[in-house]
Amino acid sequence: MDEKDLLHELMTNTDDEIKLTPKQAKILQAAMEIFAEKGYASTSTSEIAKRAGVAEGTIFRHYKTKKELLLSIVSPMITKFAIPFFADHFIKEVFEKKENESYEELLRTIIINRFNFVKRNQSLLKILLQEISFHEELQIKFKEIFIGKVYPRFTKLIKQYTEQGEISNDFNPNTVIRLMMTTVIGFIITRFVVMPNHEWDDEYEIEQTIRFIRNGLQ
Amino acid sequence: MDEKDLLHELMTNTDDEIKLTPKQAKILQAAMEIFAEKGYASTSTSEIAKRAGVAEGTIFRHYKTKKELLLSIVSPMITKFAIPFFADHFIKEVFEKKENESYEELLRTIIINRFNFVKRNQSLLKILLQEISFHEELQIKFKEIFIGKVYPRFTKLIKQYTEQGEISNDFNPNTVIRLMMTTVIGFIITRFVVMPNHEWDDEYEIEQTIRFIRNGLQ
Amino acid sequence: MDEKDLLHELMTNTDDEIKLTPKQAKILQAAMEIFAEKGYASTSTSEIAKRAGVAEGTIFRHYKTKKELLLSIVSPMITKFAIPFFADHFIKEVFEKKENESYEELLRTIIINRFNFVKRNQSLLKILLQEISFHEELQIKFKEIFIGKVYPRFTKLIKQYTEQGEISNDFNPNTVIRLMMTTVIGFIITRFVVMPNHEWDDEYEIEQTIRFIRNGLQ
Amino acid sequence: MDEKDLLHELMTNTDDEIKLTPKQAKILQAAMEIFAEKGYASTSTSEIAKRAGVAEGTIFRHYKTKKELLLSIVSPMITKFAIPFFADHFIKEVFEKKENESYEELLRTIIINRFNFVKRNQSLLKILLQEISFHEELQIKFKEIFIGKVYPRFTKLIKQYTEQGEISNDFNPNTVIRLMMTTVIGFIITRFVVMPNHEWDDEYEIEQTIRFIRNGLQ
DNA sequence: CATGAATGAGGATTCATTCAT
DNA sequence: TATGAATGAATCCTCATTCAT
Repeated sequence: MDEKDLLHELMTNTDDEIKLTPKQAKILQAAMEIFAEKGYASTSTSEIAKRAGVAEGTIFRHYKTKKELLLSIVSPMITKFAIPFFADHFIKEVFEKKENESYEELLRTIIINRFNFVKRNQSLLKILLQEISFHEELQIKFKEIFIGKVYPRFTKLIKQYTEQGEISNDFNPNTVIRLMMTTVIGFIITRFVVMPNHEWDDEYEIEQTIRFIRNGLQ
Repeated sequence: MDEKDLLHELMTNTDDEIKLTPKQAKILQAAMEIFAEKGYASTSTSEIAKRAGVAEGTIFRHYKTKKELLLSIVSPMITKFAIPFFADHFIKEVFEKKENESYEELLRTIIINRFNFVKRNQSLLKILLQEISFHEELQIKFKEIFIGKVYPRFTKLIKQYTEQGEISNDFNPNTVIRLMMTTVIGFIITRFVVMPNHEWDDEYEIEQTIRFIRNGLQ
Repeated sequence: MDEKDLLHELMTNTDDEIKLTPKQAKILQAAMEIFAEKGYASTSTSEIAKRAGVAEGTIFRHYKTKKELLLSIVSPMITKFAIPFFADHFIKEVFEKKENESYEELLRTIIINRFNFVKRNQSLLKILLQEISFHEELQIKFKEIFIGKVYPRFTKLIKQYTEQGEISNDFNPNTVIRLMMTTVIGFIITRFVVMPNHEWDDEYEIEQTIRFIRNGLQ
Repeated sequence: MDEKDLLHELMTNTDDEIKLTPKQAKILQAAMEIFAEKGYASTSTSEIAKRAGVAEGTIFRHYKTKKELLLSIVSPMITKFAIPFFADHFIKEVFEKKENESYEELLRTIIINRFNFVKRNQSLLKILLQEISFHEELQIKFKEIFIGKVYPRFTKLIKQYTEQGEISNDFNPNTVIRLMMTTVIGFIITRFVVMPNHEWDDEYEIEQTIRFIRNGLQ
């Protein structure tokens, strides 16, 4: 699972969804690259067409507007990023190994899993971060996913681990979620967006991050 | 110190620096608001002029280009945000109370101080976060300040506290800095950018954040 | 040859070169007219678009900048005006009749030929004269053609006629060229630019001009 | 007479005309320079003000419009250039030496005199040539001077020399005037506008030009 | 008399989108 | 289906001119 980047995935999903045509794929790929480089508003459809090797009109045959093109790139990213946190079949897949895993092990699995996901989709993360402030549709989708699905599941988990004494009950569960998520997401953003060219010892940083969270919440 | 927002500060500096004219102030204020709302690239100079109540030409009399307007808004933000971390006279002002302060107390002072700074300059932070990816000038300034000034000072402090045993020496100092900063900045961004309308118990969150960092680094 | 004006020529070249589209032709025609009337700098692209009956954007689809539009109008004029003076196949065409023509006859052929050329391209000449001072590209092209191609050929001819005794060898060849050219070009400019509305007896003026040069150089 | 350039002359005329203030002189000087370099339409009043070292408003205190500034620079040029050809007291001054001068000597005096005039006022000539097509006021003034004053005088002179046999009466007097003027003016323009940087042997060229005209008209 | 900030109309150019082929 | 020429509104910016100081 998850060995392909999102775009590649979109192209080859054959379950019963519609495959992307090769031209569509090229358009999405080109748009993604340029959006990440210069931002949505500063990217012209003509530039996308040129990089994709299609006529400008072709873009609008597949996507009614430039904005629809953006959304069809970024929307799936929101879902896919959050899926392991709420979709049962994914959760099982991710966490299949042990039943009563320690929460440190859970944390490790999550971090490594999402780390690799972002590694494969760095451009998408950049675009998501940059554009979410300006497009209500993205904000709505984000809230739907996070508040509606991820958050309740997390709350349950946190409470469970608090009861088991692995997390200090001095902390409000919401605060725990906040601290965990900013630490994990902050790490990933630092690693892939802020300083992608720094020489990172990924394994080391991941382990220290886990330790920091584990100790921090005690 | 720091009771005014950056804009107000720029306008009233009277030491012997140049004050902003009222029109200039209105332009900056308007630009800041709209940039924060819709992003730099999606903001038109005519809209800025309208909101500022000046003619469009007036903007270009004060700022040669739209980009210069952006930079004159965002550049000071970078410096001002970082100043307490490197300018001696600020450091003394901020940390004057005790000589051999515990690092928890230091952390508290820093967080509260920067928390209040951002509280007064939320729009500027939004703009900075959104635009820094797209404007090399901002990246350069950022590196200059953070790598050149803040980072060395932090490294020294971290090493000192590590020697004193307050921070575990299992951690690489760079990793310590990373974990501290993402936690603090992550908190501030969550508080003011991601969920500004959530009902926050600021004092509580600050204390828990401090505790999280203190424990996390042990 | 040369019965069409330059614009018409550009439009109908079918050898295997690219034809101008009708819209492009209309744009060129309109631009040429207005540039000649009011000068390049005082002509707005919106006015050109209006006269050409196209949208303003259409101009920029065909010519990246206003200046490129100017150059694509004026540049060919430089070459075409000078071509009979250096391109062998033109020279033959122009001077085919007699082998050892007297230089008076040569002069007559040249004057009549260029006279008719300018008659068909009066606007272009006006634009060329007005704009060449301000656009380096035109000056470079001009030097390339005149110094590189026309001048050497002329020098050879002059020397030849001087040896044959038809031109006094009291004159420096450069001075001969200068006197001939200012007289011919001066006539053409007076005829078509300075006083185009005067009632001219063209044949008479041409003959007198030839006589003036012939006698003048003896 | 005529040792100063036009501008200097305008500044110091004290007969009973109004002197230019120093600021006015600086404005005229600056305007003249930049108009010659880049053309009237491409010159901004702010640039003139900067080069003149005055405020932009000051220009408009002295010249109601930018165009008035142009005219006050170029208009006198037309008159001054033509004056020796029609103003009695100048004619006497110029031609004082001999009563029944040969027309070759007359030609020499005129050419040298106007040559030196233009030498001192090259920028003005450039501006005049470039702008006369676009400003009716200049054309009117030109016609007034040339058709009204210079032309009749010239006609008389030509007729006189034709009667004396110095000019062949095969030539129509108008044609004679045309040939003489294009040769003289063509020389001056070539010398000062087309190839000002060429190494000229002025005396030689003047003598050859005179010879060319004298022989040409026989 | 001189200044220069302010104006707003107008300029060249870009761009998302449409539509005939 | 794919194209790309055409569009015209919108953009950033310039500039001659005005006017309060």
